[in-house]
Amino acid sequence: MMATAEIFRALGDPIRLEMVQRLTKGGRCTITVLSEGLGVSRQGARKHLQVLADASLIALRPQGRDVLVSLDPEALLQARRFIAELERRWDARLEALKRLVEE
Amino acid sequence: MMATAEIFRALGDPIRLEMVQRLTKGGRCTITVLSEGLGVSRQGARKHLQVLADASLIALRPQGRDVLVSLDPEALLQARRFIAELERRWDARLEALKRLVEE
DNA sequence: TCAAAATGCAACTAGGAGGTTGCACATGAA
DNA sequence: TTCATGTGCAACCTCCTAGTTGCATTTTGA
Repeated sequence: MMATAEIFRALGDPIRLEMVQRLTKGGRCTITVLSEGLGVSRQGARKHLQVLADASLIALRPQGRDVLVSLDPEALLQARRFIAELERRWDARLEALKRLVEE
Repeated sequence: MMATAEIFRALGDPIRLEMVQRLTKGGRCTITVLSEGLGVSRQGARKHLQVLADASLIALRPQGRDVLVSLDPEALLQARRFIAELERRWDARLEALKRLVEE
């Protein structure tokens, strides 16, 4: 799948969105901590984390008994840029239409 | 589902992403035109359009025999703002960490 | 008027997503 | 050592998604 679509897809779930939000607030933490209070089992949460990792939104780094989860802001940046580019093209189109009408 | 997650989810598919891109380039057009060259049937494409419409990314406006598809940039704006806010919080966290180290 | 075009609706299918549970395994702490 | 903790792996289930096809309906244009 197109990399950008995969990023959006990964963000397109309330649980995963919550996980990303927690990471922007609290920085890195373990899988277990990040999985608490989401309404799903640890294994369920783990699958969501894998989706985020596959989309490069997070990094999973084993450290001893734990696995540290950390945000990778690069994917967020890519998503934001993509949307900004869409908006830019849309605005340009509207401008062109406006000029056409005024002539 | 959280509205923002629904927007991301709608964008999280290569076909739907392509549709949105076409709309930012070409402005409004009919369902049939927008469904061409995507590798799926018209009905398949129609379902994708419904997903985009449910997320308020596009508007479907019947006009005579046709249905005009038009982009709703408000949902794009919402998505972009959401990501920007995540980035802002992430940066703030890094800054706080940095200050902590320097003290 | 009549045919073609654009669309809607419904039924059906295959596959993947999201969820669970159970168990094994490595690691850290008492 | 011993036991609790944090993870991983695998099997399984259910439901939604993405896709199809067939047919009916409305509108346009010749």
